[in-house]
Amino acid sequence: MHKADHLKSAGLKSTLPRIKVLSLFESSAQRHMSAEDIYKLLLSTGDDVGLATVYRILTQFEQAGLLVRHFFEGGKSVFELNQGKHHDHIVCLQCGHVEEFYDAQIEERQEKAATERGFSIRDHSLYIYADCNKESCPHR
Amino acid sequence: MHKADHLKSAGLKSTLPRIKVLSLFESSAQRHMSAEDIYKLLLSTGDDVGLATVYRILTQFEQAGLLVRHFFEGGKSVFELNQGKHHDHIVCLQCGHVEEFYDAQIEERQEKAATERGFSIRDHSLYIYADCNKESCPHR
DNA sequence: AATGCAAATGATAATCATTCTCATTTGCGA
DNA sequence: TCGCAAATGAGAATGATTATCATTTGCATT
Repeated sequence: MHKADHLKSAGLKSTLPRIKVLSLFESSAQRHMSAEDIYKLLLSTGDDVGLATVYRILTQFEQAGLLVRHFFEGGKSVFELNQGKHHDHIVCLQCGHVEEFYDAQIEERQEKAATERGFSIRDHSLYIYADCNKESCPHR
Repeated sequence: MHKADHLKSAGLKSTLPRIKVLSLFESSAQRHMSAEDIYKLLLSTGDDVGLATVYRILTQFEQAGLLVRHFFEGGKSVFELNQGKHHDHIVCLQCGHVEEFYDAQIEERQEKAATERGFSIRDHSLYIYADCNKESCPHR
């Protein structure tokens, strides 16, 4: 029962819906999923969890540090497993494919930009929107 | 009537609501405004414009290149006059104060990150969320 | 300046994502 | 096994934005 322990160590009671959502993130092909995505995936496997519960769980997981929330263009929140290391994202505008990257120099310059202006950085988000140019990309 | 010409050269018919919205952006103290902000500002000066019309105009202005749209955290769109030169933003999480900055090195590294992965950049957005630490900041 | 009509507007309904409410169920310690 | 606080589910409510459609307006043409 490592899943239950995983939740408990995050300060969350081990309930069926929470285990299902966590399992989904650990097993799903797509790392980045919205509440709607998760809701529908669970429905499709018969593991019904109410939509409101999905939203609640995602927020709790985010606060517990298990998930990271992203605001991609389009206005909906997207989540991914928190694997500890911060990274930014390149999103394909054609097929939605997401790739992650990390650039120490960019991080550094951001810190500089903020402190130069007297700000204390709390968080930051960098999204590159592009065309992935892959053959697998349905558009083009 | 330079305002009317400004609109016409952008391919937009010169109407009263559009002129009011454009004027507001050119004269307002805050560069970054949401649809709601604009709607209320216009109401307060007696220049009534329907909320739906404000939304329509903002989208049109964005498409015409007169305005730039931003998706700050919180889910609502914020617009600013397009002054030609790209820049990124630091947003104060406490008071909402926004400052702009531009870092050539960051831009460069982004381009690199994308091309290295075979992507063609179309657009990108970088937001730094921070505490502004100013005395004028109501929170703290 | 008066006319005509496509484009624009305004009021309101509709939609989308998300949160809230509250009655019912469940995890888990005593 | 019991009891109860915490969690869940269904659906209502909210906030931002878009769609609908009848009315008004900009503007090119008489």
